[in-house]
Amino acid sequence: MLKQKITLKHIAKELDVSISTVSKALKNSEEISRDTKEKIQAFAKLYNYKPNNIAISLKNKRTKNIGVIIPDIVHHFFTTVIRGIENYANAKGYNVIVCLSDESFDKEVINMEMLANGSIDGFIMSLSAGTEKKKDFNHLKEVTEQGIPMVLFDRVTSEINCDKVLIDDIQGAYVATKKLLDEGRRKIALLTTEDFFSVSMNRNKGYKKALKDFGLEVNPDLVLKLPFMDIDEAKIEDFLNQIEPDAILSVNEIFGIYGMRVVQRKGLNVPKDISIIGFTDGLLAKHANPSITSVAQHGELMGETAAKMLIEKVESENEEETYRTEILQPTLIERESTLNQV
Amino acid sequence: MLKQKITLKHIAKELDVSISTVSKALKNSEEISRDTKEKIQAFAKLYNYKPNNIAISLKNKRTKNIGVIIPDIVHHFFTTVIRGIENYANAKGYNVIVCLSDESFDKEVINMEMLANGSIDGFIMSLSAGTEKKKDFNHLKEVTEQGIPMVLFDRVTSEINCDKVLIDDIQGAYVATKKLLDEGRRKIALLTTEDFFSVSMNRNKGYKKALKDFGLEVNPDLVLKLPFMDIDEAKIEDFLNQIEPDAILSVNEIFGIYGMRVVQRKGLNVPKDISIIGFTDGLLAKHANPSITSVAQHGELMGETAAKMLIEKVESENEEETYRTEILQPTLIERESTLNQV
DNA sequence: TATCAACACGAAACCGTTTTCGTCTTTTTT
DNA sequence: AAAAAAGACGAAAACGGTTTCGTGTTGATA
Repeated sequence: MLKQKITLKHIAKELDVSISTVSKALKNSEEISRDTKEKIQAFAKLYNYKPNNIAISLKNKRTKNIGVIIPDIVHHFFTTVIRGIENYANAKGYNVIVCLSDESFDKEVINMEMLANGSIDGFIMSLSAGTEKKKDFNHLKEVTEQGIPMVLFDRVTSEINCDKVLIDDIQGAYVATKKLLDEGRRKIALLTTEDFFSVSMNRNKGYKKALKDFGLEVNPDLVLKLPFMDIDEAKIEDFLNQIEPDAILSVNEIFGIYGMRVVQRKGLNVPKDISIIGFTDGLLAKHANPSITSVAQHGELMGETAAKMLIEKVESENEEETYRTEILQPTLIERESTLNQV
Repeated sequence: MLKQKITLKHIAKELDVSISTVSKALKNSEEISRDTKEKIQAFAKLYNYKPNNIAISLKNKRTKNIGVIIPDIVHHFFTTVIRGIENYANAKGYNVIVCLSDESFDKEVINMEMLANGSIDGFIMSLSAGTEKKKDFNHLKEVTEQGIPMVLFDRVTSEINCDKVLIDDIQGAYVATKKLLDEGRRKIALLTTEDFFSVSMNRNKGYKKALKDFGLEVNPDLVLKLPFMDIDEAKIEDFLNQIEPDAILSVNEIFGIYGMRVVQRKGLNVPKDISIIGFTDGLLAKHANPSITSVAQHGELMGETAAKMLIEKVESENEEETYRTEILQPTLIERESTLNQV
């Protein structure tokens, strides 16, 4: 019933020529005569011959696959990055193998090992929370030492020498905070995560810098650090009830949504009584009511950039070890949760 | 600088034995003596030997990769399905290669061809809008005829004989509509997509069936068909202004969000004045204000089921062509956008 | 001591390509 | 007409493993 996949060997036997001749004929080699080429090509087309990718990979030591390891896929930002990677990679003839670390160090290691044994030509990845917490980067080190190209994005580490692409988180938080200050807000709450996330740390920095530049003291009471999973809405509520801020800056999308819910329940009007800005310009921010002003991280561009950097490395002949760090500029998308500038 | 990947050949040469001996020793074969095995295993561990996946794939004609082709990744439902697939597949030692068709027939074909030449052991896919519109399934037919296992999920077609997993969309819409009727709603607007989507058609059926079972006439004026991309909010607004429904059923998440926005802007209270139920229990519905009652499609379970069915086929010896269609039951998640049942 | 297992290992085929290097015709050159 | 040069093709190695089937050495058996 099933049409067996046809190989060079089959064609060779059927047409009574050698395998080498078939291979060359299909590549239109000058070595083979017109007649023979036409005969072979016609036969191949008829039987829908397609070379076996695995065999080619083995021969060329090139798989045309790129491995992507991300902490989570149910997260709009990562999802847009993947789309960017796919866009660029597919256009260049590469497949994308996606692995989820699920924020776990162990899964990240396992996934890397699965892929590092020939399955892929290079890695694009963002560190799991577990890895950032543990600060153990040996699996990355091993891979890069084997000469497998790697691009780190968003959640990166300075411990590893490789290409990186990230957004200017300090600047993003700075601009957002400044926007709130310019509106006249003075009591700006910061909803952030625990310290080990490189991105959160930078966003905290930007927040503080803006306050200082504005001549304001940084009040640690205005900062709430939340675990990134299993958000405790009551905790947010207590916090906001206690400090009664006139603005909220959130280092991600979801904390901002929760914050808005809490203050709306209290009867406050957003943005009249309180302004809200979140990081990550995702669907939640866009479709919330009121829609939330956000710092866009340009995930798709990030993905494309990462893929471009990786494929350049993969396809470059020279082994020179020079690594670039591309820093993307964030954009503040103004929506309904902040006061309109005039 | 870079540690070259070590192969059986290297070990063999270094330890002055044959490649076969090394291979057997590393598989703990009884053929090889204790001493030799220990020596070889120690050496392999020391130099961190890992077999090359590509070579093994070529030999075994098994890649341990499964190909997933979906229309869009920036879509919570597909994202949860991928997570489910990853979960199951990874546990079974499989990698997941994700390709995006971007709702385009051509891209779907290209992606399938890229993967069908040895890169994967089987496909899991959901049809692109382009394919459903064009009703051309030859690329699927070719692949299945080659004996490559395939599982279709959510957006399926009866034209192809293969395993399928979908949710009972008729039932989902039926239950949702019934819930609205039970609340006392009688003028239920349906926000749906153009007809060629198999899922939308079934949801429309469920909606109509519930109305009929309740003794109500189906009023075509209450149904708005929207293109699935580039949503025109003004169109929704006109529609809702004209018919002034007391409930809205949306075949997806986003139309529901838009609908709620429109009626809220009109000053209506959800759910006091109007109830809203949407399909696809995603983040938007969950975090909207009020949160939206939704028909959950259990994407993660769907992904796991699909992966399980596929891997069973891939690993089964017998070539019997029997195909199953697994139908998952949807669940109505009651939230704030509908009236509480007592 | 001749015979025969058991033991421990190696040679070689194979998976499906690509590619280098012959080799045998046929044609061109002198 | 002999030598050189194309022309057209095949053999074989290589990629990195697995596996079947020898084969040479031991020790036990008769």
